Amino acid sequence: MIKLLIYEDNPQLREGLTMLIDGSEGFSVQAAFRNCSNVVQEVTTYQPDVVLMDIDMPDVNGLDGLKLIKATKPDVSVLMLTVFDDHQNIFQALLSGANGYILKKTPPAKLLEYIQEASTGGAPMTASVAAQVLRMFSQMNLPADKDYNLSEREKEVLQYLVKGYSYKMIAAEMFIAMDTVRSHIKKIYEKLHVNSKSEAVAKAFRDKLV
Amino acid sequence: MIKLLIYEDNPQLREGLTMLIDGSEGFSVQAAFRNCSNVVQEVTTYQPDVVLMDIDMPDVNGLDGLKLIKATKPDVSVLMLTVFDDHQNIFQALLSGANGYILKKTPPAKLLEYIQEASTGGAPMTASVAAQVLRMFSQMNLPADKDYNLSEREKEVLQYLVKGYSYKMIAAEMFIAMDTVRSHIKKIYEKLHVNSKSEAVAKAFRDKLV
DNA sequence: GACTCAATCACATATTGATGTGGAATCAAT
DNA sequence: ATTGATTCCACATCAATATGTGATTGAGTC
Repeated sequence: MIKLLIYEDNPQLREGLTMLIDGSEGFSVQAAFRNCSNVVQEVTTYQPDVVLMDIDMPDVNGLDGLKLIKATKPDVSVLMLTVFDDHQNIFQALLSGANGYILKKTPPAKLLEYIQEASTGGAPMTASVAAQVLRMFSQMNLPADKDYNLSEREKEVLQYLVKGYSYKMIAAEMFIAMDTVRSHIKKIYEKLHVNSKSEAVAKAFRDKLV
Repeated sequence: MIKLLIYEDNPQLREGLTMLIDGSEGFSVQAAFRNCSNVVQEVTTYQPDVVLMDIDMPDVNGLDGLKLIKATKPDVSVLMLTVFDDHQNIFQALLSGANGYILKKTPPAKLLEYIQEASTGGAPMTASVAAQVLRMFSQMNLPADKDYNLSEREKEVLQYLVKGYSYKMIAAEMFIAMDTVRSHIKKIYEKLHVNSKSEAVAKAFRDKLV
């Protein structure tokens, strides 16, 4: 038996969901609320397996509700259930640890299936949402994986530069003469095609050499 | 009619998939190959809607195949179909722009449904994979959103520092005296709690001030 | 009106960084 | 055995940066 809590401000939809889910074999809706004002207490009291969470609610919205739940009981599976499938909301929800993100237009049969999935550790997502998630991923800043053929020693020096060490300090750290540090740095500049410390540091970050 | 290409080195599975899919209403398997050696040419020739791509194949593996396809025809939907659901492979595949990631143990009916989804721009994922994707998301390094109360002018100066401009150049760019640049920079150092240009640049990157 | 603060400029000085030129030892590969 | 890359050190010079102290203006606040 999967125990659920529902958060949804629209009375019709709240009732509808409750009836649908509670009326189905293996599902039990413990309670349904119109906002997240007492979400922490409610989750603690009812110990649900899955929470259906609307995003757009008065007072405390669904994203905050999600964060509150995850902060207190991270094992509760939270399914975001909303009409919006825009980037911003999806991203926020997933960053806050949502276990799934499905749209309200999802047909009842699918919805029950999704809840089932969520309760067993899955991550149900409406297809359009999943597609957006993947797009975010591939647009994520990749390691870039440039190389520049820096020698080991040169990489070391670069690390110190990034840390803001002066030539003198680097020399001390590496047990070599300051002039040697200089020549390493000169070589680094050549290889990175830059001509100042700041540019080298910037490039190190951009190309994930650090 | 959804046109497919299949890449799978195991002969039994390759034949099985081909029979299953090609035998289903609305699906047409154009060809099936045992590796990705000629993937670019094949995709160009057959113009498939969806590609089923195994990961672990001899010579050119599925991840490379995926990259090759996405480099030449990014609109082709590529479904990774594999026995592995480990972090590394999933991550690599999604970064390379995979349109879905499903496990070989997926039942036939689901598989067809997934292909259908993929062809219409969806992103089908096995539940366990979706869960991992979400976990990666919530573990992603957030912008951190520190502020440091830099004034507008100070932010400008910092941008130039990151670009590797000298004080003189910044002064010229901003139509102010070099001494003014200096005092801005001094203020920036105070606010960022650093005491050199390199550290300021590094901090700017770390805290996504750039 | 007094006060704060960001932004502006000035002068002085010490430290650090960049550039140039040159040499030398080690080691792997040809 | 020579070449090439890497690592190392030295001396010299000029440019850039850091630090300190101090001052003016204008916008906004109390």
